Amino acid sequence: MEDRALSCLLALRRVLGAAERNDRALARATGLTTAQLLVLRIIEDAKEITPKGISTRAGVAPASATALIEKLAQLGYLRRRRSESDRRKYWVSLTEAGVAALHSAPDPLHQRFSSAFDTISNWEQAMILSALERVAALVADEGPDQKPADVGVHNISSALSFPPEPERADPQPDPVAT
Amino acid sequence: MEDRALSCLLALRRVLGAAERNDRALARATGLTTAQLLVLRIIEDAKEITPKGISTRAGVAPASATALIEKLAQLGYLRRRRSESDRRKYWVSLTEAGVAALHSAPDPLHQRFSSAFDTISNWEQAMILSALERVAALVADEGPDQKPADVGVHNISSALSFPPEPERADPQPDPVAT
DNA sequence: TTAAATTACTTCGCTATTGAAAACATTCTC
DNA sequence: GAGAATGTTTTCAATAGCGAAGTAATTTAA
Repeated sequence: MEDRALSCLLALRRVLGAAERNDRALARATGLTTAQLLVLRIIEDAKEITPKGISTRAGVAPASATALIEKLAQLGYLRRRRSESDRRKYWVSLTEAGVAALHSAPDPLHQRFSSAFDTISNWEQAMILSALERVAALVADEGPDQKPADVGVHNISSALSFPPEPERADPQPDPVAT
Repeated sequence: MEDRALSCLLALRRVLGAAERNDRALARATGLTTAQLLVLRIIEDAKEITPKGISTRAGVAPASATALIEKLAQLGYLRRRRSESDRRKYWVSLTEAGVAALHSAPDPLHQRFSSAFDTISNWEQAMILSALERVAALVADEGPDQKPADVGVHNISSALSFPPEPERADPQPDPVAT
C-alpha cells in the first residue's frame, strides 16, 4: 500500500515534469502562458464565467485570476461585462480574437493528451477523470476533516461533467471600465 | 467527450496547484521551500556536490541553484569549499544543522497524500494508480532531442530518488568567501 | 432600516524562478 | 606561451504567482 502511494507520487512527478517542459516551449512559441491558455479554454467551455469561476476551475488564487484576465483583456482576447444581478462580479467571454488565438495556439501537451485520450475506451476515460478528481481532492489543502471512505461508482458519474455554473441570466451588455 | 479531456487537464492543474500551495505552507511552517528541501536531500545523497550538479539533478536553472545554495548557506545548513583541481567550482556539503533540518523537516504533501490514500478502498487505490500511470504515459514527451531524464521537479519532490553523482575527488578543505 | 457578516474582486508587497549576459577559470590549438 | 573556445558560477532584470489587506456590493440579523 505504501508502495502504491509512492508510485502515485512518482507518476505525478512525471506528469509535472512534462507539463513544465511544455510550458516553456509554449511560452516561447506563442507568447501565451499555459495558465493564460487554460483560462481561454475555460472561458470558451463556459461561454461566460466570472473571475471566481475561473479561479476555482483553473486552481489559481483569485488574485492570479485578476491578473490573467487583465492580461488577456489587454491582448483583446476577452471582454467583460458587469453582472446586473450582482454588481460585485462580472462576466468574462471570448472575443473573436480570443477564439482565434485559442484555436491557433498549439499546446503540445494538451493536444497530445486530448488526442490520446480520445482513443481510449469510454469507461477508461471516465475512470481516469474520476481518479484525477479524486487525487485533486486528496491533495486539496482544506480542513483535516474530510470524508474519504465509502466512495463508489457514483463518484465517476459525478466526475463526468463540469458542475454547470448555476446562475445563468444577466443578458444586457454593460462594459466594465478598465 | 471533449469536456472529459478538458476536465482531466483541469483536475491535473488543481493537483499541481495544490502541490505548489503546499510548498508555500511548508515554507511558512519550516522556513524551507520544497526546492530547498530537495537540494538538501541531493547534497546528503551525494555527500559533496557542485552547484552545477545540484542544478542538473534538481532540474533547476544554474541561477536558481546559486540562489538556493546561498539561502541554505545563510541558514547555516551547508558549507562550501573551493575545488582545488578546478577553481571555478566549489563543493557543497551539509553541516550538522543541515542534516538535522533535513531529517526533521516533514513533507506535508507526501504525508497528507499518503495518509489520505491509505484510508480509501483498495480497489480505488488501484484504480487511481492505474489512471495516474496512464496519464503519465499519455503526457510523456519523449522528444527526439530532449533528454527528459530528471528534469523539472519543484513539487511532489518527496517521491524522488536521485541518480548517483559520477565525479568524486578533491579532498582538502578550502573555504569560500561569501 | 441599520449594522454586521459574507462574498467578489483588486491592489500591494513579496518570493521563487528564469534567461541572458558578465566574470573568471580551464583547456585546447597553434 | 597567446588567444580562442569552453565551462562554471554569479548578477541582473523580468515575470508569475501568492497571501493579506482593502474596497465594494450583497445578504443576514436585530
